Amino acid sequence: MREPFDLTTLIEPLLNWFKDHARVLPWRNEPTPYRVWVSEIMLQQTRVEAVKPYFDRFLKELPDVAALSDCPEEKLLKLWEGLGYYNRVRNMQIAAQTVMENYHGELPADYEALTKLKGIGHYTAGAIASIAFGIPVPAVDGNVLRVISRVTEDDADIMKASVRTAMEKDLLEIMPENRAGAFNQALMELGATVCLPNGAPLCEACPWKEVCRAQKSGRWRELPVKSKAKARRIEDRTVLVIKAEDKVLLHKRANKGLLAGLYEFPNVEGHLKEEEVITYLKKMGLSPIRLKKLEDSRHIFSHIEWHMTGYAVQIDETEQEYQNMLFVDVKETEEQYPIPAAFSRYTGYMNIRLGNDRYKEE
DNA sequence: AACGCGGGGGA
DNA sequence: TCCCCAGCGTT
Repeated sequence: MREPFDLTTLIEPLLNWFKDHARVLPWRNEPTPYRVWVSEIMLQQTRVEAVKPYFDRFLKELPDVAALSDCPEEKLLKLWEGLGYYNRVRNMQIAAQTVMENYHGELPADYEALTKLKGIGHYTAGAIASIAFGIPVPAVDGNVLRVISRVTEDDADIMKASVRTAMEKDLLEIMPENRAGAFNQALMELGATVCLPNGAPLCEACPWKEVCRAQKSGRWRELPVKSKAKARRIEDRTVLVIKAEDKVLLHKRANKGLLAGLYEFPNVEGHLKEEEVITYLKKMGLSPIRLKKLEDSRHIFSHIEWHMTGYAVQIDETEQEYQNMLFVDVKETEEQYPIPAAFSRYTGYMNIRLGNDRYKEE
Protein backbone atom coordinates (compact mmCIF):
# COMPACT_ATOMS: atom_id res chain seq x y z
CA MET A 1 0.00 0.00 0.00
CA ARG A 2 1.00 3.57 -0.63
CA GLU A 3 1.84 5.97 2.11
CA PRO A 4 -1.08 8.20 3.04
CA PHE A 5 -1.01 11.74 1.76
CA ASP A 6 -2.14 14.54 4.04
CA LEU A 7 -4.37 16.56 1.75
CA THR A 8 -4.67 19.40 4.25
CA THR A 9 -1.12 20.47 3.40
CA LEU A 10 -2.34 21.35 -0.10
CA ILE A 11 -4.96 23.88 0.94
CA GLU A 12 -3.00 27.00 1.83
CA PRO A 13 -0.55 26.95 -1.10
CA LEU A 14 -3.44 26.38 -3.48
CA LEU A 15 -5.62 29.16 -2.10
CA ASN A 16 -2.70 31.60 -2.14
CA TRP A 17 -1.94 30.67 -5.74
CA PHE A 18 -5.59 31.04 -6.74
CA LYS A 19 -5.77 34.57 -5.31
CA ASP A 20 -3.30 35.70 -7.96
CA HIS A 21 -4.16 33.36 -10.81
CA ALA A 22 -7.93 33.07 -10.91
CA ARG A 23 -9.14 33.81 -14.41
CA VAL A 24 -11.70 36.55 -14.84
CA LEU A 25 -14.83 34.74 -16.01
CA PRO A 26 -18.33 36.10 -16.65
CA TRP A 27 -19.97 33.86 -14.06
CA ARG A 28 -17.43 34.74 -11.40
CA ASN A 29 -18.66 38.27 -10.90
CA GLU A 30 -21.92 38.14 -9.00
CA PRO A 31 -21.94 34.39 -8.31
CA THR A 32 -25.64 34.10 -7.52
CA PRO A 33 -27.05 30.58 -7.28
CA TYR A 34 -28.81 30.92 -10.63
CA ARG A 35 -25.73 32.22 -12.44
CA VAL A 36 -23.54 29.54 -10.90
CA TRP A 37 -26.08 26.91 -11.86
CA VAL A 38 -26.32 27.99 -15.49
CA SER A 39 -22.55 28.23 -15.80
CA GLU A 40 -21.99 24.80 -14.28
CA ILE A 41 -24.49 23.14 -16.60
CA MET A 42 -22.90 24.82 -19.60
CA LEU A 43 -19.44 23.78 -18.42
CA GLN A 44 -20.27 20.09 -18.20
CA GLN A 45 -17.89 18.41 -20.64
CA THR A 46 -17.39 21.80 -22.26
CA ARG A 47 -14.39 24.11 -22.20
CA VAL A 48 -14.51 27.55 -20.65
CA GLU A 49 -13.73 29.21 -23.98
CA ALA A 50 -16.66 27.48 -25.63
CA VAL A 51 -19.06 28.58 -22.91
CA LYS A 52 -18.11 32.27 -22.80
CA PRO A 53 -20.14 33.45 -25.80
CA TYR A 54 -23.22 31.58 -24.60
CA PHE A 55 -23.35 32.58 -20.95
CA ASP A 56 -24.18 36.29 -21.10
CA ARG A 57 -26.65 35.83 -23.93
CA PHE A 58 -28.45 33.11 -22.01
CA LEU A 59 -28.58 35.18 -18.80
CA LYS A 60 -29.87 38.19 -20.70
CA GLU A 61 -32.67 36.20 -22.33
CA LEU A 62 -33.48 34.14 -19.25
CA PRO A 63 -32.41 36.21 -16.23
CA ASP A 64 -33.94 34.06 -13.53
CA VAL A 65 -35.42 30.69 -12.64
CA ALA A 66 -38.93 31.84 -13.48
CA ALA A 67 -37.94 32.93 -16.98
CA LEU A 68 -36.16 29.65 -17.58
CA SER A 69 -39.09 27.59 -16.38
CA ASP A 70 -41.46 29.38 -18.78
CA CYS A 71 -39.25 29.48 -21.88
CA PRO A 72 -40.61 27.87 -25.05
CA GLU A 73 -38.58 24.85 -26.08
CA GLU A 74 -37.52 26.24 -29.42
CA LYS A 75 -36.09 29.39 -27.92
CA LEU A 76 -34.36 27.33 -25.28
CA LEU A 77 -32.68 25.10 -27.85
CA LYS A 78 -31.78 28.10 -29.96
CA LEU A 79 -29.92 29.61 -27.00
CA TRP A 80 -28.07 26.31 -26.69
CA GLU A 81 -27.49 25.73 -30.40
CA GLY A 82 -23.91 24.61 -31.01
CA LEU A 83 -23.09 23.87 -27.36
CA GLY A 84 -24.02 20.21 -27.65
CA TYR A 85 -25.49 17.76 -25.14
CA TYR A 86 -28.86 19.38 -25.60
CA ASN A 87 -30.50 17.38 -22.84
CA ARG A 88 -28.57 19.57 -20.44
CA VAL A 89 -30.78 22.55 -21.14
CA ARG A 90 -33.99 20.52 -21.22
CA ASN A 91 -33.14 19.01 -17.86
CA MET A 92 -32.24 22.42 -16.50
CA GLN A 93 -35.67 23.69 -17.49
CA ILE A 94 -37.36 20.73 -15.79
CA ALA A 95 -35.30 21.48 -12.69
CA ALA A 96 -36.30 25.15 -12.90
CA GLN A 97 -39.94 24.10 -12.88
CA THR A 98 -39.28 21.94 -9.84
CA VAL A 99 -37.56 24.88 -8.13
CA MET A 100 -40.58 27.09 -8.86
CA GLU A 101 -42.98 24.54 -7.42
CA ASN A 102 -41.00 23.27 -4.45
CA TYR A 103 -38.67 26.11 -3.49
CA HIS A 104 -40.46 29.35 -4.44
CA GLY A 105 -38.02 29.96 -7.28
CA GLU A 106 -34.87 29.87 -5.15
CA LEU A 107 -32.34 27.05 -5.48
CA PRO A 108 -32.08 25.10 -2.22
CA ALA A 109 -28.92 25.74 -0.19
CA ASP A 110 -28.55 22.02 0.40
CA TYR A 111 -26.29 19.52 -1.32
CA GLU A 112 -28.65 16.54 -1.19
CA ALA A 113 -31.63 18.60 -2.34
CA LEU A 114 -29.58 19.91 -5.25
CA THR A 115 -28.64 16.41 -6.41
CA LYS A 116 -32.33 15.55 -6.63
CA LEU A 117 -32.87 18.19 -9.30
CA LYS A 118 -32.77 17.02 -12.92
CA GLY A 119 -29.36 17.44 -14.48
CA ILE A 120 -27.57 18.10 -11.18
CA GLY A 121 -25.29 15.24 -10.14
CA HIS A 122 -22.57 14.98 -7.54
CA TYR A 123 -20.22 17.37 -9.24
CA THR A 124 -22.70 20.11 -10.08
CA ALA A 125 -24.39 19.92 -6.69
CA GLY A 126 -20.99 20.32 -5.05
CA ALA A 127 -20.09 23.24 -7.28
CA ILE A 128 -23.33 25.12 -6.65
CA ALA A 129 -23.37 24.33 -2.94
CA SER A 130 -19.79 25.48 -2.42
CA ILE A 131 -19.52 28.40 -4.84
CA ALA A 132 -22.96 29.93 -4.41
CA PHE A 133 -23.74 28.96 -0.82
CA GLY A 134 -20.34 28.40 0.79
CA ILE A 135 -21.23 24.87 1.88
CA PRO A 136 -18.06 22.79 2.49
CA VAL A 137 -18.61 19.94 0.02
CA PRO A 138 -16.27 18.84 -2.78
CA ALA A 139 -16.84 19.21 -6.53
CA VAL A 140 -14.88 16.48 -8.25
CA ASP A 141 -14.61 16.89 -11.99
CA GLY A 142 -12.02 15.73 -14.50
CA ASN A 143 -9.57 18.42 -13.44
CA VAL A 144 -9.77 17.46 -9.78
CA LEU A 145 -9.37 13.77 -10.56
CA ARG A 146 -6.24 14.59 -12.52
CA VAL A 147 -4.52 16.99 -10.12
CA ILE A 148 -5.22 14.87 -7.04
CA SER A 149 -4.16 11.67 -8.83
CA ARG A 150 -0.87 13.33 -9.72
CA VAL A 151 -0.07 15.09 -6.49
CA THR A 152 -0.74 11.90 -4.52
CA GLU A 153 0.69 9.64 -7.26
CA ASP A 154 -2.45 7.52 -7.27
CA ASP A 155 -2.70 4.87 -10.03
CA ALA A 156 -6.41 4.19 -9.62
CA ASP A 157 -8.40 4.28 -12.88
CA ILE A 158 -10.30 7.58 -12.82
CA MET A 159 -12.93 6.16 -15.20
CA LYS A 160 -14.26 4.05 -12.33
CA ALA A 161 -17.11 5.52 -10.32
CA SER A 162 -15.67 4.02 -7.17
CA VAL A 163 -12.53 6.12 -7.61
CA ARG A 164 -14.52 9.31 -7.98
CA THR A 165 -16.59 8.45 -4.91
CA ALA A 166 -13.47 7.76 -2.87
CA MET A 167 -11.96 11.09 -3.88
CA GLU A 168 -15.14 12.91 -2.90
CA LYS A 169 -14.99 11.27 0.49
CA ASP A 170 -11.32 12.16 0.99
CA LEU A 171 -11.88 15.77 0.01
CA LEU A 172 -15.02 16.14 2.09
CA GLU A 173 -12.97 15.44 5.19
CA ILE A 174 -10.53 18.26 4.56
CA MET A 175 -12.78 20.96 3.01
CA PRO A 176 -11.86 24.38 4.43
CA GLU A 177 -14.98 25.53 6.28
CA ASN A 178 -14.95 29.11 5.08
CA ARG A 179 -13.28 28.83 1.68
CA ALA A 180 -15.10 25.92 0.10
CA GLY A 181 -16.01 27.72 -3.11
CA ALA A 182 -12.53 29.13 -3.63
CA PHE A 183 -10.94 25.77 -2.84
CA ASN A 184 -13.04 23.85 -5.35
CA GLN A 185 -12.55 26.46 -8.04
CA ALA A 186 -8.83 26.57 -7.32
CA LEU A 187 -8.51 22.81 -7.76
CA MET A 188 -10.22 23.05 -11.13
CA GLU A 189 -8.27 26.16 -12.11
CA LEU A 190 -5.03 24.36 -11.39
CA GLY A 191 -6.11 21.48 -13.62
CA ALA A 192 -7.26 23.78 -16.40
CA THR A 193 -4.26 26.12 -16.48
CA VAL A 194 -1.24 24.35 -14.93
CA CYS A 195 -1.68 20.63 -14.37
CA LEU A 196 -2.63 20.06 -17.99
CA PRO A 197 -3.72 16.68 -19.39
CA ASN A 198 -1.77 14.56 -21.85
CA GLY A 199 1.48 14.75 -20.01
CA ALA A 200 2.15 18.43 -20.50
CA PRO A 201 1.88 20.02 -17.05
CA LEU A 202 3.55 23.35 -16.33
CA CYS A 203 5.13 22.14 -13.11
CA GLU A 204 7.34 25.19 -12.66
CA ALA A 205 4.24 27.32 -12.20
CA CYS A 206 2.58 24.92 -9.77
CA PRO A 207 2.00 25.85 -6.14
CA TRP A 208 2.50 22.18 -5.27
CA LYS A 209 5.78 21.61 -7.07
CA GLU A 210 7.58 20.96 -3.77
CA VAL A 211 5.12 18.33 -2.57
CA CYS A 212 3.81 16.69 -5.75
CA ARG A 213 4.67 12.99 -5.76
CA ALA A 214 4.24 12.58 -9.52
CA GLN A 215 6.60 15.50 -10.05
CA LYS A 216 9.12 14.02 -7.64
CA SER A 217 9.02 10.54 -9.17
CA GLY A 218 8.77 11.74 -12.75
CA ARG A 219 5.67 9.65 -13.26
CA TRP A 220 3.42 12.65 -14.07
CA ARG A 221 3.33 11.53 -17.67
CA GLU A 222 1.56 8.30 -16.67
CA LEU A 223 -1.06 9.92 -14.47
CA PRO A 224 -3.94 9.89 -14.16
CA VAL A 225 -4.62 6.31 -15.23
CA LYS A 226 -7.64 6.34 -17.48
CA SER A 227 -9.09 3.35 -19.32
CA LYS A 228 -9.85 3.89 -22.97
CA ALA A 229 -13.28 4.77 -24.25
CA LYS A 230 -15.04 2.61 -26.80
CA ALA A 231 -14.29 3.30 -30.43
CA ARG A 232 -16.74 5.34 -32.47
CA ARG A 233 -18.87 3.71 -35.11
CA ILE A 234 -19.09 5.23 -38.56
CA GLU A 235 -22.38 6.04 -40.22
CA ASP A 236 -22.78 6.99 -43.88
CA ARG A 237 -25.59 9.47 -44.47
CA THR A 238 -27.02 11.44 -47.39
CA VAL A 239 -28.27 14.94 -46.63
CA LEU A 240 -30.94 16.53 -48.80
CA VAL A 241 -31.31 20.29 -49.10
CA ILE A 242 -34.76 20.33 -50.64
CA LYS A 243 -35.90 23.66 -52.01
CA ALA A 244 -39.21 24.89 -53.34
CA GLU A 245 -39.14 28.55 -54.31
CA ASP A 246 -37.98 30.45 -51.23
CA LYS A 247 -38.62 27.63 -48.84
CA VAL A 248 -36.51 24.76 -47.64
CA LEU A 249 -37.65 21.50 -46.10
CA LEU A 250 -36.71 20.92 -42.47
CA HIS A 251 -37.25 17.85 -40.35
CA LYS A 252 -37.77 17.93 -36.59
CA ARG A 253 -35.87 15.11 -34.95
CA ALA A 254 -37.46 12.77 -32.45
CA ASN A 255 -37.71 13.95 -28.87
CA LYS A 256 -35.39 11.23 -27.63
CA GLY A 257 -31.93 10.18 -28.67
CA LEU A 258 -29.25 11.95 -30.65
CA LEU A 259 -29.87 15.68 -31.21
CA ALA A 260 -33.35 15.26 -29.77
CA GLY A 261 -35.87 17.85 -30.86
CA LEU A 262 -33.51 19.76 -33.11
CA TYR A 263 -34.13 20.57 -36.76
CA GLU A 264 -32.17 19.15 -39.66
CA PHE A 265 -32.21 18.73 -43.39
CA PRO A 266 -33.90 15.47 -44.27
CA ASN A 267 -31.23 12.79 -44.40
CA VAL A 268 -31.08 9.05 -44.84
CA GLU A 269 -28.64 6.31 -44.07
CA GLY A 270 -26.17 5.36 -46.75
CA HIS A 271 -24.54 7.22 -49.61
CA LEU A 272 -27.31 7.42 -52.18
CA LYS A 273 -26.78 7.66 -55.91
CA GLU A 274 -28.77 10.23 -57.88
CA GLU A 275 -31.37 7.66 -58.97
CA GLU A 276 -31.79 6.46 -55.42
CA VAL A 277 -32.36 10.03 -54.25
CA ILE A 278 -35.03 10.49 -56.89
CA THR A 279 -36.71 7.25 -55.89
CA TYR A 280 -36.66 8.33 -52.27
CA LEU A 281 -38.12 11.75 -53.04
CA LYS A 282 -40.91 10.29 -55.13
CA LYS A 283 -41.77 7.86 -52.40
CA MET A 284 -42.20 10.91 -50.17
CA GLY A 285 -44.57 12.36 -52.74
CA LEU A 286 -42.17 15.03 -53.93
CA SER A 287 -41.43 15.84 -57.56
CA PRO A 288 -37.76 16.64 -58.05
CA ILE A 289 -36.96 18.94 -60.96
CA ARG A 290 -33.24 19.41 -60.58
CA LEU A 291 -30.58 17.64 -58.59
CA LYS A 292 -27.12 18.84 -57.68
CA LYS A 293 -24.53 16.73 -55.94
CA LEU A 294 -22.96 18.54 -52.99
CA GLU A 295 -19.59 17.98 -51.43
CA ASP A 296 -18.86 15.39 -48.79
CA SER A 297 -18.53 16.35 -45.16
CA ARG A 298 -17.99 14.63 -41.86
CA HIS A 299 -19.07 15.32 -38.36
CA ILE A 300 -17.71 13.67 -35.23
CA PHE A 301 -19.90 13.06 -32.22
CA SER A 302 -18.60 11.52 -29.04
CA HIS A 303 -19.75 8.05 -30.07
CA ILE A 304 -20.62 8.25 -33.78
CA GLU A 305 -18.93 9.60 -36.87
CA TRP A 306 -21.15 10.76 -39.69
CA HIS A 307 -19.72 10.56 -43.18
CA MET A 308 -22.08 12.67 -45.17
CA THR A 309 -22.69 13.43 -48.76
CA GLY A 310 -25.43 15.73 -49.97
CA TYR A 311 -27.74 16.78 -52.75
CA ALA A 312 -29.47 20.06 -53.37
CA VAL A 313 -32.90 19.37 -54.83
CA GLN A 314 -35.32 21.66 -56.60
CA ILE A 315 -38.89 20.46 -56.39
CA ASP A 316 -42.28 21.57 -57.59
CA GLU A 317 -44.10 23.96 -55.39
CA THR A 318 -45.79 21.99 -52.70
CA GLU A 319 -48.18 22.60 -49.88
CA GLN A 320 -48.01 19.11 -48.60
CA GLU A 321 -46.98 18.29 -45.05
CA TYR A 322 -44.91 15.28 -44.17
CA GLN A 323 -44.19 13.39 -41.05
CA ASN A 324 -42.35 15.85 -38.81
CA MET A 325 -41.35 17.89 -41.82
CA LEU A 326 -42.18 21.43 -42.76
CA PHE A 327 -41.28 23.94 -45.43
CA VAL A 328 -39.72 27.01 -43.87
CA ASP A 329 -38.79 30.37 -45.37
CA VAL A 330 -35.08 30.26 -46.04
CA LYS A 331 -34.67 33.66 -44.41
CA GLU A 332 -36.20 32.42 -41.17
CA THR A 333 -34.46 29.10 -41.00
CA GLU A 334 -31.20 29.95 -39.32
CA GLU A 335 -32.77 32.68 -37.20
CA GLN A 336 -35.53 30.62 -35.69
CA TYR A 337 -34.80 26.94 -35.85
CA PRO A 338 -32.12 25.24 -33.77
CA ILE A 339 -29.96 23.30 -36.21
CA PRO A 340 -27.04 21.24 -34.90
CA ALA A 341 -23.50 21.87 -36.05
CA ALA A 342 -23.41 18.59 -37.96
CA PHE A 343 -25.35 20.30 -40.77
CA SER A 344 -23.40 23.54 -40.87
CA ARG A 345 -21.58 22.47 -44.02
CA TYR A 346 -24.91 22.35 -45.85
CA THR A 347 -26.84 25.33 -44.48
CA GLY A 348 -25.20 27.59 -47.03
CA TYR A 349 -26.86 25.68 -49.85
CA MET A 350 -30.26 26.91 -48.74
CA ASN A 351 -29.45 30.24 -50.35
CA ILE A 352 -28.44 28.81 -53.68
CA ARG A 353 -30.75 28.69 -56.63
CA LEU A 354 -31.01 25.71 -58.88
CA GLY A 355 -31.61 27.45 -62.17
CA ASN A 356 -33.48 26.07 -65.13
CA ASP A 357 -30.45 25.35 -67.21
CA ARG A 358 -27.74 24.83 -64.73
CA TYR A 359 -26.69 25.26 -61.19
CA LYS A 360 -25.60 28.80 -60.36
CA GLU A 361 -24.96 30.85 -57.30
CA GLU A 362 -26.88 33.98 -56.52
C1' DA B 1 -21.23 -0.72 -14.58
C1' DA B 2 -21.99 0.41 -19.28
C1' DC B 3 -23.80 3.28 -22.56
C1' DG B 4 -25.75 7.42 -25.02
C1' DC B 5 -25.17 12.10 -25.54
C1' DG B 6 -22.05 17.48 -29.07
C1' DG B 7 -18.85 19.99 -30.40
C1' DG B 8 -14.43 22.06 -30.64
C1' DG B 9 -9.42 22.71 -29.81
C1' DG B 10 -4.79 21.20 -29.23
C1' DA B 11 -0.90 17.97 -29.72
C1' DT C 1 -5.71 10.76 -35.11
C1' DC C 2 -6.45 10.86 -30.50
C1' DC C 3 -7.54 13.11 -26.29
C1' DC C 4 -9.85 16.11 -23.41
C1' DC C 5 -13.28 18.98 -21.69
C1' DA C 6 -16.10 22.46 -14.40
C1' DG C 7 -20.89 15.15 -16.27
C1' DC C 8 -25.51 13.23 -16.11
C1' DG C 9 -29.48 10.12 -16.98
C1' DT C 10 -30.94 5.65 -18.22
C1' DT C 11 -30.71 0.90 -18.24
